[in-house]
Amino acid sequence: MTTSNHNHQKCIRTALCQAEALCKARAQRLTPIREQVLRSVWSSHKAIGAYSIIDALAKQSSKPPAPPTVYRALDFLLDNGLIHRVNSLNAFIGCNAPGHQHNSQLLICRRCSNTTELVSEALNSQANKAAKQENFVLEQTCVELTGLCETCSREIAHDE
Amino acid sequence: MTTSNHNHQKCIRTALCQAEALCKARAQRLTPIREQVLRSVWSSHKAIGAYSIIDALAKQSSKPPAPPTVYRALDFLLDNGLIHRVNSLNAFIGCNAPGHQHNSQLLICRRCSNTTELVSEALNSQANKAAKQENFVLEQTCVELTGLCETCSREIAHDE
DNA sequence: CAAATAATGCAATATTATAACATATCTTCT
DNA sequence: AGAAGATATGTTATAATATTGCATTATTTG
Repeated sequence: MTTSNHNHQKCIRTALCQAEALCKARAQRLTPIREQVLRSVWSSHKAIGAYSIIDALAKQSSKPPAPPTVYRALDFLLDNGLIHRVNSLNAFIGCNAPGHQHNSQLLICRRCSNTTELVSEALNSQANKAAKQENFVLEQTCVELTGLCETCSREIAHDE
Repeated sequence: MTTSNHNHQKCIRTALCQAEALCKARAQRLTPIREQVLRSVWSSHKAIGAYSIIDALAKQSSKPPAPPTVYRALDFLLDNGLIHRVNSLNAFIGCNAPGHQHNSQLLICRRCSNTTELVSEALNSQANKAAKQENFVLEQTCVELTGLCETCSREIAHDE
C-alpha cells in the first residue's frame, strides 16, 4: 500500500468518481472546495491533518483557505462517509468504500504512516458482543491498530 | 458505573495503592505532582482533559501548574500503564488493571461521558487476526466504542 | 560530598479546532 | 425572470490541546 507500488492516480480517480456519484444520488453538492479537500485527502494513503490540507490548497491558489473553510469541507465529507477521521493522529483518510455503511478498522504504520482500511465482520461482531455484555448501546466504533506494515517490517528486518 | 451508585472513594484508593506498589516495584518515582494528576484522572469515571486537570490542580494550590508539568506527569502515567489516553476525546482515563499488559477496549457513553474499560480476549484475537491477514505487525490497539451506557439508554427511553 | 541523572519551573509557541457574523451562491416557488 | 429561503463560503478572532527549549531544583549514584 505504499504510494509507489501502485497506480495511485487510479485511486484518486475512483474516489472522486464515487464521491461525485454518491453526492448526486443524495442531492448533496460536491463543491469545488469540497472536491479539492477530498483530493488532498486522497493525495496519498497517509492520513493528512487539516492544516496540511490548508498548505496543499495554498499551493493551488493565491491565498490559503482559512481553517473553517477546510474544516467545513471535512465535516461534509465525514457526514457523507467519504472520509474517515483517524482519532489517534488527529488526521483524515479517504474512505475505501463510501456509500456502504460500515464499521471499519484502520491499520496504521508508525514508520511510513500508510493507513489501510479494512472491514472485519468478525471483529465487529466481537465489538457488538462486548457492548451487549455491558448493556451498552453501541453507536460508533473506532478501531485503530498501529504497528508496522508488511513493507516496513521487512525493511527494518533488513537493516539489522 | 455512574459515580453516584458506587463508593468512588474506594476506586480512588485502590488506584493510588496499585500505582504506589507498581512504581515501587519498578523503581519509578510517584512524585507529588504525578500522584495529584493521577488523583485528578481518577476523580470520576469520565475521561478528563489535560487542561481540566490543570484547573483541578489550580484549586489545590496557589498557582496553576504549567501545561508541561501536567503533560509530563501524564506521560509518566501513560508509560507506566496507570492511565489510558482516550484518542476520540483527547482525554485521559484511569487504568483498571495497571501492571498487567493488556489490550483493552473502552465503552464511552456520549450522554454521561462515563467510560468503562474492558478486556475482550475474543475481540483482541480478531484484531490480531485482521492484522495478520495483512501481514501487519500489530503493536498497539485503540478500540473506542461510543454509544449509550445502560443507565443513560434507560433514562432516554423514559423521556420519550 | 561531587557528579550524574531525573524531575520540575517557566516562557514561549506550535498545532488542532471552533465561534460568530458577514457575504455570496444556489434552489425553489411564483 | 425575480424574490425568498436555504446553503455554502469568506473573514476575523479565539478556544483548546500540546510541545520545545532552557533554567533550576531534587534525587540517586559512586
